[in-house]
Amino acid sequence: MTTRRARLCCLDLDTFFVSVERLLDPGLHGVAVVVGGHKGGRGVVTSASYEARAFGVRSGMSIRDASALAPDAVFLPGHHEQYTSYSRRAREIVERFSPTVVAASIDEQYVDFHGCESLYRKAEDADDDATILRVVRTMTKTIDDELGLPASAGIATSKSLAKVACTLAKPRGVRFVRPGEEEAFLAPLPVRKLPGIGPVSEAKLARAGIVTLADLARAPDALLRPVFGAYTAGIRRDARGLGGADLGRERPAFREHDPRGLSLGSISNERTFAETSASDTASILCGLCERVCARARSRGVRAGCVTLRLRYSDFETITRSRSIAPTNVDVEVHCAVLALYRRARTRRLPVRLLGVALSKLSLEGPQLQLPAMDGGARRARTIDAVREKYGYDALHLATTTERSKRRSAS
DNA sequence: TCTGGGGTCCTAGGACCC
DNA sequence: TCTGGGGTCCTAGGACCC
Repeated sequence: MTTRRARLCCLDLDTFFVSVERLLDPGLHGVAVVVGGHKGGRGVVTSASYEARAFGVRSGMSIRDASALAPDAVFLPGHHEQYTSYSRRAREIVERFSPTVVAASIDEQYVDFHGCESLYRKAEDADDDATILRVVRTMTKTIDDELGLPASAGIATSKSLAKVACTLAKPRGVRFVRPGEEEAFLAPLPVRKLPGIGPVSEAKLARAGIVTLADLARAPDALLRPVFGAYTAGIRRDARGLGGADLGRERPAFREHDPRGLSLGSISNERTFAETSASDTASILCGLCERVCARARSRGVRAGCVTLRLRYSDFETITRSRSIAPTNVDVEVHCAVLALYRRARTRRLPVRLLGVALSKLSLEGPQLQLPAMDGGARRARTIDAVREKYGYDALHLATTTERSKRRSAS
């Protein structure tokens, strides 16, 4: 039997968006910063500095609530291109320390150090665990020194546990959970700390008297099955710190292509509106179709299924989807979306959100020469070429531009 | 916690085929 | 014509994550 070693590392950039904003504007250091929108405006908090958290601001909270809690905070809509760029640079640093890195999101990565001990061993290290701990500390310090981004890390025997350890290590901390100490480490924590348990499961568990991870680890299967379904066994393993040591797979958005032949994921775009003017829905849908199709073409995939998402002002949310002949051509997707919209829009209530998603993605295969394409595909490629040169908004389908004209006229 | 936007994965019912 | 069961795909909804 092989002994479990704590060699999986979860690395998370602390208050990532806020940290990047502080690099762009050093005057933001030491003050309460909230990223997600203008003060008092719509939207939700995507990142809050510790100074803002002191007032009770949390990510996911509406900007309006955050404005009430921390009226003197600096509110910023954010610079997403910058976040992407810094995320990539952080990853490049992590890859210097281990070849096995999986990005879980823009600010979170998992690193496998199995087999790296001899590479980094130093005489001063008490044992291999000490070696790995030292290397991870060096790694987070390098990210801070070179990019100016604070980071935290958790090191453990499983992915799930490394994640929990990382959360507890924040900010600017590194937490190492030794093999054998997993269950004791997790036992007193509230169930909500475990990845995969959200507010709904937390409430259901509480009703069954399950509050801590120790409770969860002991709970009979019959109690957990209705809450977690197929996840039951995995959740219980994770609650005892005995989860798997595999890193999971890279999110499709962070993958160049799909070497393992697994699902290519999905591509979606949605918009929530302040005021809902029904006359605009056609052009909004058109714009959404254009966007997802442009992304599909740039990723070299076609969609075999299109989904429309519609949310009424009372928050009732409806999805309608349809399988289609694989395509990434705007007009074909738009046509399917309009049919779905007619099916979905049964109530008179104002609409607050519209979304379009592409799924059942497949690789395009060898690129067709322009003359061999049909009209729609040819037009789409030409539009891509113009946008490549002059920017995304250089060209839109007629329905989309009419709306922006009307808006700028009013 | 009156709630954005990008995703992943699971469930469950019905259609359809053999 | 009726019956049953299994497999698979499609569709809609929902929980969760960052």
